[in-house]
Amino acid sequence: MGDLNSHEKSYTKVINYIKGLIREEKLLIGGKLPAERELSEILGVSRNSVREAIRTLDIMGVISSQHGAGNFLIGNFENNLIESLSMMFLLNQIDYKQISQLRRALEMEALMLAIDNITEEEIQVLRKIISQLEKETEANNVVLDKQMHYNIALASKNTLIINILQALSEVLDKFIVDLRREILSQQDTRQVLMEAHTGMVESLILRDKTLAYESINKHFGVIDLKLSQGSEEQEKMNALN
Amino acid sequence: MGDLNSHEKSYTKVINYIKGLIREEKLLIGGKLPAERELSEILGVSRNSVREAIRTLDIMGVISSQHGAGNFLIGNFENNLIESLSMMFLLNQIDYKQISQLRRALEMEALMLAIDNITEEEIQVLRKIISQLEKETEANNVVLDKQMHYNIALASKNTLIINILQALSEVLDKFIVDLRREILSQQDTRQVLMEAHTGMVESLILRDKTLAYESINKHFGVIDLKLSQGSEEQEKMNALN
DNA sequence: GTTTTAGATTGGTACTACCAATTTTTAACG
DNA sequence: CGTTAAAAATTGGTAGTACCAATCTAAAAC
Repeated sequence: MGDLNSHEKSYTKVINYIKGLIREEKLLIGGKLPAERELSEILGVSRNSVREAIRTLDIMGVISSQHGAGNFLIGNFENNLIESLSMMFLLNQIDYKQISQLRRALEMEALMLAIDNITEEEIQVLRKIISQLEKETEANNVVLDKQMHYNIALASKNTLIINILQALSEVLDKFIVDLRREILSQQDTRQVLMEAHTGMVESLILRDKTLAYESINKHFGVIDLKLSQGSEEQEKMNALN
Repeated sequence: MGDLNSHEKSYTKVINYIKGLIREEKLLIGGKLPAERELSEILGVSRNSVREAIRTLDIMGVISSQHGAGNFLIGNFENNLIESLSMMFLLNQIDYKQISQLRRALEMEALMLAIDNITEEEIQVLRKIISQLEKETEANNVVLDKQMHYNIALASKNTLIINILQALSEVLDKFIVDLRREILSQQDTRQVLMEAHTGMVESLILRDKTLAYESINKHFGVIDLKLSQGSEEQEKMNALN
């Protein structure tokens, strides 16, 4: 009767072939894919179709195309997440509030996991950041703030959560720089955030999940409040490229 | 001097153009994109490049290509998430435990948000599911189980979290069907899960976040336990296509 | 042995041609 | 006039060829 799967699109065939190479460990991370012309010949499809497949894997963060050198297997899913989130913004399918809620969920879990998995060295790093944060007055807080959150995420040892949090951080950077600055500049909110941050680190030191829970909620309570005030910052999302 | 941005790849130009159409609301969800040959002419790039761009937007879930009809703007990011997660599995960058932890984070947040946002009708639906779940003995539990989690997610009103949870559910379906069945088949664990489920719904009825917290932890405590026992189910991920 | 240079390899882009699914238009019919 | 059927135009899917540009490899020059 012939091939029932004849409706499989060409570029899908290419992607599946590459997945096969990965599964059979003929292609390892860092490794080079067969040349486009070669794939074209092997699979009996046009180079067009090969390139469409390559491009999607590229965007997904699976491979990296290097002009003149070749296509290489990597594994950077962060850019993909960032692009997807940006698109969701653009299509008005999500807003700050939803992202903030997602972030709270992940920060909460990361902190809980970190309590179980953090090392002494990692705690020392956080202690240093907190003490610097206490000295700072305003500007550089953004950097230190991000460092602290990132280091807590790292201590969770969950790369999936780490990746998503990083992506969220970058998307937020793109769209709400002003809002972030505003939040950090106000004296009263800065105070609460500082307490929350201190509580988070303290919860890691004491392995206290109740304190962790409260600190995260305190942290995002402030942000949610500011979000609902500065409501229509939605406009600023149009700054993306 | 010429064009300093001459290094912008062609397919990027196309994607940016389409983003522009969306931003300027010349292209709405459900709307049809300019034909590929038309885009090719407008932007002065080859149809190849246009198609590479279209394909990536397709994979990202931004557009849907329909042979003979056209390319249409949609907004299904779920497939993209599923594909990305599958790829992460394939590249051994994540494992069940990490996914399970991510899921707990989102289920927790979803439940908390649902407590604030759930309607009476939604509560009735969950009540019905729970009562059915109590009657069932084994097999169909999987369906009801998923329905319950999905309906709680819906009640959160956060589409981002809903999407990710759906994606996680599908990925888990692909890779750990056996494990899921195993968990649900054992009498003792079924008992604990049933208590957890009841607790979750109860927390919604009573608007009790403490009960919510405990119920989610009870729920995933069982799963984590089984995960660490049936440890090397990792193999089964190779069942993907 | 090192540097330079020339060739080969490989991704990036364009153009043309044709197939396949769908839509639109036209024609035929009642 | 309305309905149905057939033909034409539109549009995505695929193939093939050609050439450019970046990189790598190997030969040649020093």
